[in-house]
Amino acid sequence: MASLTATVKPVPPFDFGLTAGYQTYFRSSYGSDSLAQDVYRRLLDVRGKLVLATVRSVGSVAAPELAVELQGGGLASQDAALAADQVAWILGAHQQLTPFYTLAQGDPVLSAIVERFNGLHLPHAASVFEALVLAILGQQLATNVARIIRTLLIETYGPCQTFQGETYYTFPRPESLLSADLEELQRLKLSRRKAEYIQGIATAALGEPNGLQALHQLPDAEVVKQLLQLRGVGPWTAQWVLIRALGRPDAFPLGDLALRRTVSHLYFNGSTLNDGELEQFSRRWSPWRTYATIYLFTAMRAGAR
DNA sequence: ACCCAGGCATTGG
DNA sequence: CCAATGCATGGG
Repeated sequence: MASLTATVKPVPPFDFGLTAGYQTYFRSSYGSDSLAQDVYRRLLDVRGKLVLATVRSVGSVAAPELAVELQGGGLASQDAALAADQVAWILGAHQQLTPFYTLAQGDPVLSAIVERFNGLHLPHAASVFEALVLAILGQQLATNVARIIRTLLIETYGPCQTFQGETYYTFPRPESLLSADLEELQRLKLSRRKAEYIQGIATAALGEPNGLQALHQLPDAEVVKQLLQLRGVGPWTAQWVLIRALGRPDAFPLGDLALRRTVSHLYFNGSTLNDGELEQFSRRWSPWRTYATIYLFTAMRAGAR
């Protein structure tokens, strides 16, 4: 089993524990991702080869540096380079937070939050397919219920490999989910409708020259227009894909119940806003509404209810 | 036994 | 064009 190392230098400020923790939902294991003893691990699917990435921080928030160990059968140096790029993408290492922090200075609520979570980058899904499936799976479900179903899906259909006695999974490939029976997916506690949606997404991922990854080339409005063609994808999911899969900085998931609650609580003393009012209010954070959303969610998860 | 939770599609007015 | 409803599960 070959093992290679690589270095990733994120754009400061970058808080490794906070960012990897966001990705694993501050749990030791979350589907294909794990974080324990300051070590983040993820099994990657690099052009069909399974590569385990083990990531440690060897720098600081102000001068960040990540040591990435890559293991896999028949691992060539170009595979390792691709894998390291995937790690950088997943951890949002290239994001420039400073302009957003500057904007946040003018917002008393947000300025306190960005100070508290200084260096939190927004993790990305490895693919548009993964982000879409996870978003649909989680629609309208409590996050802990969604986590159970997500884990079932990954451990049932995801490619896996064992390293040093530990088994790791990566996200299922579209082919695997497409060839599953609807009844089989329903046994994983998906509704029949969501099972159908997910197979539709898998079909889209396998189509075209580049499938859903082609969305990376399009502007936000065009991405949303195309995503809304897919059954199971509404405005909330489309915005979530802009955020989690495409790294667009100014998306805003209107209709998100938790977001509405958080904004109502933090800015309006609990009186609830409707979507129109929330959309209007969110303009104060443009062109960084994605980051505002993520930081507000993080504050909420940390207990700002 | 309810009701709700980080939505969406369908249906009926 | 807006309002109501079914869908899945698990926790309160």
